[in-house]
Amino acid sequence: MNIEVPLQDISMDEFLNKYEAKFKALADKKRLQIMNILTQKGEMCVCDLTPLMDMTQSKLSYHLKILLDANIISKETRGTWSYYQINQDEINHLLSHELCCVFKPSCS
Amino acid sequence: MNIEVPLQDISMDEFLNKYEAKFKALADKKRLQIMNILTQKGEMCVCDLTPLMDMTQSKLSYHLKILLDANIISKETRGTWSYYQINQDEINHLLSHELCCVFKPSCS
DNA sequence: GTCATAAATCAAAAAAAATTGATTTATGGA
DNA sequence: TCCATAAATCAATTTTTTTTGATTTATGAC
Repeated sequence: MNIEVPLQDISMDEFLNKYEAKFKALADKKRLQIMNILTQKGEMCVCDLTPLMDMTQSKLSYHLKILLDANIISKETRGTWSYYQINQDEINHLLSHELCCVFKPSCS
Repeated sequence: MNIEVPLQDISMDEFLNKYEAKFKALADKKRLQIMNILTQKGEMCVCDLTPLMDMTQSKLSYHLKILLDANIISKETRGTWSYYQINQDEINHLLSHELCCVFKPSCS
């Protein structure tokens, strides 16, 4: 009852799953806008991001979670506030150098 | 009745629209798989891609069109056949060097 | 012309993702 | 403790995307 699949294919399958999730996270204008703001302003809390993005808090939390789950941004909670920022390493491994300054902070 | 918007914001808006469309095209496992096959095999027609992808012709055409509309692949029709290939320039401007060989053909 | 094949398109159904408004959880201050 | 604020989560709805199967268009062979 064993179904054999070459190792190569399994790892390619996992690879594709991983990148599908990352590109899905990037595939939304509002999320790209969030990333652009975080790129420009650095660390921000949800309450400061809400008026800038002009969306309800629950909607913003939803989109932040998608970016967070894809490891594109990271979160640090201090007190009642959650501070989000771009996960620079991840973005550098994913996007071309041309996307510097728009979605990639402090790149030369 | 004129609503003035700073030029900066208009171009950022267009920029975000453009990249949203490109990342949407990448945000699907089957389409990433198509890209991987085209990366490895170079130019391919739909009829040769169909058995490799194990999908119906209409479904494959649908996904190819999404990649084509996003300028990620290009098409050349010869006779009754349509040959598709990765649009290398586009991919180089979009993705990091790390994605070489998986989604980016003939990169050093 | 007819026939066979290649590929695109269409409309309906199904599935997935986003939005909404309400609720919950958590922290800190009075 | 009670209250206010921050942020996450939930369930229902809406919107978007994908899938399906059929149809259409186009090309070349006979």
